[in-house]
Amino acid sequence: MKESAHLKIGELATRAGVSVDTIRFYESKGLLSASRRSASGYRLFTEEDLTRLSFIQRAKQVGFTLEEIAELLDLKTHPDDHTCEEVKARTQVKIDKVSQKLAELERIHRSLIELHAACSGGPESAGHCSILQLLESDKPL
Amino acid sequence: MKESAHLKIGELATRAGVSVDTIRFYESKGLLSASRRSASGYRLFTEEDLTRLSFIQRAKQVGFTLEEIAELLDLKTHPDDHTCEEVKARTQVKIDKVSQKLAELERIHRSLIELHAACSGGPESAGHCSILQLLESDKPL
DNA sequence: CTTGACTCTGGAGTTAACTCCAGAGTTTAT
DNA sequence: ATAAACTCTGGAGTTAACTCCAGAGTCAAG
Repeated sequence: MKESAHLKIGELATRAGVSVDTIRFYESKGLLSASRRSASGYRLFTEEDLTRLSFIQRAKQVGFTLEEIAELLDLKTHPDDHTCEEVKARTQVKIDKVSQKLAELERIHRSLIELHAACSGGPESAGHCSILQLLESDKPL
Repeated sequence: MKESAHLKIGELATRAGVSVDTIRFYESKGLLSASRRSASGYRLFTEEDLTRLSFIQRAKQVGFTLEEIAELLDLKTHPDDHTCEEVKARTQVKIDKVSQKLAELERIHRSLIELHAACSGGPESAGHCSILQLLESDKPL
């Protein structure tokens, strides 16, 4: 097993591609917390925090709020505080939400693909192809 | 061809499930615009604006900003201002972005499904199942 | 042992996306 | 024909998610 040294906030920020302010902000919101502090009070993070940060970035990208992300992460952070029953119920709620987002994204994806295909790509006006026409013809809203 | 009566802002808002303020706000941002005004200056919308509004809602849900949504809608609003070439290039950029979001969502979806399945659902502690464990074991970040 | 880069806390400032007035005109139901 | 409900504009206020700053302590290199 490899022993990863603790990371200071600047190193974690660089590796995760976020600012140190963002990390402190996430900490204040309970999305993240330094496993320990150095003698002089510096936050010390682990590789797991890096995973956590990239999860946060990805979840944000697909439209989750920090509060929702905190709920997702909480399933890990304090697993002993929850029963399996509760986790199962809460994950189901999230699964439904993600499924809905997936359906919406797939619909937008299809429309864009169709629009892309409908367009000849030539130098003429694009007056004949449009997203909304496709969305409109796609009855099931 | 069916002739749909014009909608006043309140009717449009109710049918789209948003507030009248939101509609005026979207108008100010160029995402929407009343096709015409009544003699007394009331905005008059059409069924198409309803489609437009629900497109905006769905795109927002999956993490697009209003600015990005405006770009998408612009492909329709002023199609004659763009060449097919340009539309093809711009849709490709959006398709790539949507594809990336889809991949991220699918990954989160899989993790949640696994977490849900791993959990017995009983009244015992859920200490043994967690999202991050699944994300971590899922090497390809 | 000092200088520059890094970290700390607490708080103010910013941007996006609304949301809520106020004051005035308009439409509709009774 | 008048009150209730709706609309208008312009502008202020709110929330989420940062971002920046001041003043002070810490660490690493020369």
